[in-house]
Amino acid sequence: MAHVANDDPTSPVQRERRTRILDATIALASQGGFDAVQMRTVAEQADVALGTLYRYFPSKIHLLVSALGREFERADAAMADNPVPGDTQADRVNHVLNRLTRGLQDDQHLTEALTRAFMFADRSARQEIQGVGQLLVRMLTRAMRPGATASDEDRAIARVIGDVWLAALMAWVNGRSSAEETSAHMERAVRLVLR
Amino acid sequence: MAHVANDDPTSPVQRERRTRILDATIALASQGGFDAVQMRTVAEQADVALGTLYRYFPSKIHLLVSALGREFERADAAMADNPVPGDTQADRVNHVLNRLTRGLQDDQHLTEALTRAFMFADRSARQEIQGVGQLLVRMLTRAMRPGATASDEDRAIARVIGDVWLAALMAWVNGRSSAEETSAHMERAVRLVLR
DNA sequence: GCCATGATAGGAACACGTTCCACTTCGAGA
DNA sequence: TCTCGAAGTGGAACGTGTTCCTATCATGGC
Repeated sequence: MAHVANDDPTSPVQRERRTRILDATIALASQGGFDAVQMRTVAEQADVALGTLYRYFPSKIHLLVSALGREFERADAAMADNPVPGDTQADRVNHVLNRLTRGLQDDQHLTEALTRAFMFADRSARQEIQGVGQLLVRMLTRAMRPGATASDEDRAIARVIGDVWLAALMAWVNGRSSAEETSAHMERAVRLVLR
Repeated sequence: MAHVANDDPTSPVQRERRTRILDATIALASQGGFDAVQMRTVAEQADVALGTLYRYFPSKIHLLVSALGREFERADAAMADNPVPGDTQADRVNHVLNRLTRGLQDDQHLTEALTRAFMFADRSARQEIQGVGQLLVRMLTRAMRPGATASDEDRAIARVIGDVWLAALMAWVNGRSSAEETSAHMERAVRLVLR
């Protein structure tokens, strides 16, 4: 107990297990959405015992929100490399949102699984949810002020836009609005808030 | 089949059963939140067989979203009677939101149950969700333009505000923001959109 | 090399949403 | 009043998320 041999409590083997689990989650979600992500199936496909899966992710919701977090981290890293095109704040923010939206709308099942998990999550997944929210705000504020640090006001605006984006995504996933309506709604919201 | 004796397919007894079921749902939700609303318990408390409960509401989600709809209808009716106070659009909209928010924040368990059900709902509950969304938009547009009919632009703005409100409510329910932060975030969003 | 300890495997068991079935009750039309 | 179909009852059964238990395995310290 007193001797900590390693700062990082996870060994390479464990990191690789975690990756396998998240990969299996994404694959199953892409294939059949939220319902297809069954804990027994994830465990089997990741070649891991059910108990081990639960040791890594304490619930299905944690698992799916963590998967969403990994996807967002990838998107964030990809967008951090080259600057967002566009002349105005609204243009750049819309570009980021369109990129995120398109990436998701190409895979409706995956989107449905990740969105619903995010929406359904309760306090126990607070940390994971907060991580996803911060990534979203980070991507949006970077589009608003490339290269500069964002003010509190900027972050509040980004959060509003993120809220609307999530709601719009949910409406799309639930078949209440088409892809066109969704992006129109988003652009209108961005135009309203960023002016 | 050819003879329809009654426009309304539900008898008074059935309406009363439906009311009992929704009452039991609200009571259980107030008491212990989403998890406490168990279908067997609802059926028992409403003095109805489990199969009958499922005949009235095809899933727990439908049940809870319908309960939310009934609450919103009540709020809508209550607010339709006397005009919303406030000099500007933003003032009146904030008033409506505060009223809705306070009504919900007084009962955190109920809010958690209804919000999470609304968020988790899938396409099969599309109709119920849409009803709730329309009620929210109706309450907001009435605050924006008392006595007048709302334009498409008005409705789009109201929808944006409704989106942010739901997201803020979710953040509050999940313990990611305090009641004060929630209302501050809401007021800021309204100020951004309505100017 | 050997041991202690934590991680993993394998699988049974439990809870709750959901489905199904056999039977009963109710109410409208002949 | 009788009959018939729809609605309701009571309860068994099933699926999937979650928990738990025991045996096995791997690893770091002696």
